[in-house]
Amino acid sequence: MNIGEAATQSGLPAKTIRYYEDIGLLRPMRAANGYRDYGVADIHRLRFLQRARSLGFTIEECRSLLSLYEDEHRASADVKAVALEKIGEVERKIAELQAMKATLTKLAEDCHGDDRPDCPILEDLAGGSTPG
Amino acid sequence: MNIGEAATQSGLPAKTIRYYEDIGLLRPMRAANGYRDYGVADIHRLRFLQRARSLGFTIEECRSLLSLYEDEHRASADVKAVALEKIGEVERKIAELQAMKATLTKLAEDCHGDDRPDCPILEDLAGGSTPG
DNA sequence: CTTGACCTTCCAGCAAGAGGAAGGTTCACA
DNA sequence: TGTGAACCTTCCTCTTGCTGGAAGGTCAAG
Repeated sequence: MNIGEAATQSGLPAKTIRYYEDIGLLRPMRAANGYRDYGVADIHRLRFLQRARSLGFTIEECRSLLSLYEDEHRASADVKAVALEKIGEVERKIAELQAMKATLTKLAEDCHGDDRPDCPILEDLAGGSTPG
Repeated sequence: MNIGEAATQSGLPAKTIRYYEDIGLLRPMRAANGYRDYGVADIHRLRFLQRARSLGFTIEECRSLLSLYEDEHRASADVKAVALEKIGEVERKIAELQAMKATLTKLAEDCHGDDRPDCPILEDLAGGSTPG
């Protein structure tokens, strides 16, 4: 199967699929004309990558997950550890964004938002100094 | 004041300060020896940038905010609009991360996490196919 | 006079691709 | 048989927001 079809099947852009090959995440066959030729296993890999990336795993984490996936003797605990670590990261990011949101919301609430020039948002950003 | 002191005063690494100059966010004087020489206004700008970046504004947004900051005739409504737009973005990111977290949590809960090889996390990533 | 802490410029690289140029291949249709 | 569209190929640059390092200039202390 050509890369266009692989893209359709996996939900990844062809550009991304070539990139994944570039960085060694898969190694499809080549047809006689030089075109990449994807088999069912390749599509599995690509879908795996698509799903893992959409869940926030980095490329390197995907690489680890793929080798766990292919190791028939892995312990499920090893996979779970990766997932739990990622959950922790996601939680930290959420907390950070919520703090940002709270600050921005407070600033926006304090700003009258009309055509007058005085603005508490800018004043806060400037650290309390007067505008220049 | 030298860049090291400016870094201390602004809370930004010297590297970052040079980078901000590179992309035209400030233009400090130069001392006779060629060293950058920061004044009080430069420090204000740098603190403004530090604060705005920490609130999630992109560099380009910071550039806009700086020109609003320096325009004495700006309308506070213009600043508020930028803030509200950013709040929306932050909310969207939070929602996305929460969805990730929910999925990851469910997968981790389903995984017994012992030394057996069968793992619902990998099965989900693979899209329901059996491991290879 | 040397040592060490500064400072300078420039060059390379990170994630994770996106965009595009220049060219080869294949397939359908006239 | 030709031709045009729709594929495919490689290679190169760009993105965001810095960070690290190399090679070298400057300055203050001992």
